[in-house]
Amino acid sequence: MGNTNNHTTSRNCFTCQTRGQTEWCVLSDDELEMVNQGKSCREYLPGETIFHEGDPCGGVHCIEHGLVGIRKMNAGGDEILLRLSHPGDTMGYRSFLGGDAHNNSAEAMEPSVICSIDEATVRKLLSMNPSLGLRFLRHAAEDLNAAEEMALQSATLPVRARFAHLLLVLKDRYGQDGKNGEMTLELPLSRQDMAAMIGIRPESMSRTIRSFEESNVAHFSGRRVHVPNLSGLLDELEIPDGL
Amino acid sequence: MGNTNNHTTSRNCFTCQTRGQTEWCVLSDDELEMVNQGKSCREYLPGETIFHEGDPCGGVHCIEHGLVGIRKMNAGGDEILLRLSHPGDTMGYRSFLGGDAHNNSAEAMEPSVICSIDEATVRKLLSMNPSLGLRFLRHAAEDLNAAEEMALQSATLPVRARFAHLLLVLKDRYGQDGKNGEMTLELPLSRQDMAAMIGIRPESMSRTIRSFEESNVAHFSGRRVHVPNLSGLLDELEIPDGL
DNA sequence: GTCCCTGCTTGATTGCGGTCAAGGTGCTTT
DNA sequence: AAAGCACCTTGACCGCAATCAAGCAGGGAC
Repeated sequence: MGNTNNHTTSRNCFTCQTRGQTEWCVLSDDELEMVNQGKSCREYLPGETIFHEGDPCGGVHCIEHGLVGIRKMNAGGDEILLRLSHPGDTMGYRSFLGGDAHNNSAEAMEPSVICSIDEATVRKLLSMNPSLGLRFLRHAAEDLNAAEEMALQSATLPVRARFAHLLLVLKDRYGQDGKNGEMTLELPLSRQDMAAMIGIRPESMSRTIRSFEESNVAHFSGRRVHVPNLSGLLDELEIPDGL
Repeated sequence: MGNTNNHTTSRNCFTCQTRGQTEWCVLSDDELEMVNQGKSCREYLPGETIFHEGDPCGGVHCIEHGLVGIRKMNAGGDEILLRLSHPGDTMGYRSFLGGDAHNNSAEAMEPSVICSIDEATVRKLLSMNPSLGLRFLRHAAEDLNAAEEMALQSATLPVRARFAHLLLVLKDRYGQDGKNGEMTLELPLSRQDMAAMIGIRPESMSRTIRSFEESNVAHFSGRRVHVPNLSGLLDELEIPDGL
């Protein structure tokens, strides 16, 4: 805020704040310079689409700043929000590797700066520096974990439990612990996006929130969530009756 | 059948029939010889567990022969069948890379021969031959695709559509096309395993099957499925009313 | 100001799939 | 042959979440 705006400006990878946390941190200075040359950066406003499901995939996209939602929809038009991607995350590397079209879409959820690195450059880097591939592999492994966990949950747990789980996951990045198990969240998501994350309708999200209010599990005002006692949330995960 | 049985015999990677289709096909002869030394093989009977969720992960497992189901269960004891793994597939590479415990379990669904390759050998190979890592990366990418697809479906589609989709997926490997859109499947799965693949109860699977019979979408006898017309199956995918 | 639009909430109703309970079938064991 | 045991099917019932419909709250355009 209060800063000058850069549109389509060329950013510098060497001074990129997220560099230490990304897969690209394994690159040498020479290699990083290649990225610098081969990339193009752009700003996106909330709601703008970075790539669509089905688009040809001509490279990978690295988030310098902001927040991006990865969405996927089925033939009937129903959409779910698969995950959130943060500064330092690289998107689209998977379709890129398989040579496929994108199989999900990416949309800016906050004002974001995205650097796109073209295909030739990435291929060259992958062959030059094997560590880069291993870094991507580890990243893919984590995503796979999360996706399988999600599949399990939406198949077996009721909505209350799934929502409690979501809040606990979001806590890692957006939560702030208080004393005595208190916790406060400042979410980057609208209600309907939360609904899309656990695969339910906005109406059901609304009812679940009210239900959490009534049982004093969590209190919601706007995008701020207050959890009086973490153990209350944890209890929700184990509802499916005493095994 | 009618063959001699090998228990814990040492198999030879050079003559392994699946070699051409695996990630290991990128290895040189010297490297393959390392695998040969560093591995140990075992037979498993149907129902036997190869590794459990939570087990420490001391290497990777390669399927030489047979069929393996990858399962995952939640705290309440509900279990889903995430995917089937076939000869040539390597299992457990993901937990291996992250240094985590296994986060799902693997169980033989047919008599199977599994070769386990110890940690030190795999790490050495990964650093010697960068292509190996990229192969695993591509494999992970495919699994991720499937997992996200599954998450989307179980969140948005009714049981009939999910089951139809499952049959269509199984068609690729177990189906045989006839004339006029006819199709026959010889499934390797029990009904309850099919139920576990789409995250429903056996009773619901039973009812869905009957419903398919009644509407002449597919006919089931034991593990054999006959589909009189593929388009009937395809129609099921688009139920969620005309958008 | 009014209008419109999007996001959110609430209520009434429905129906899908889970649960519980009771058989049936085929295979192995003894 | 009888018993035991998976696996599967069927019926009756119920509850959760989707659906349909209406209304509210906030924000921007004009």
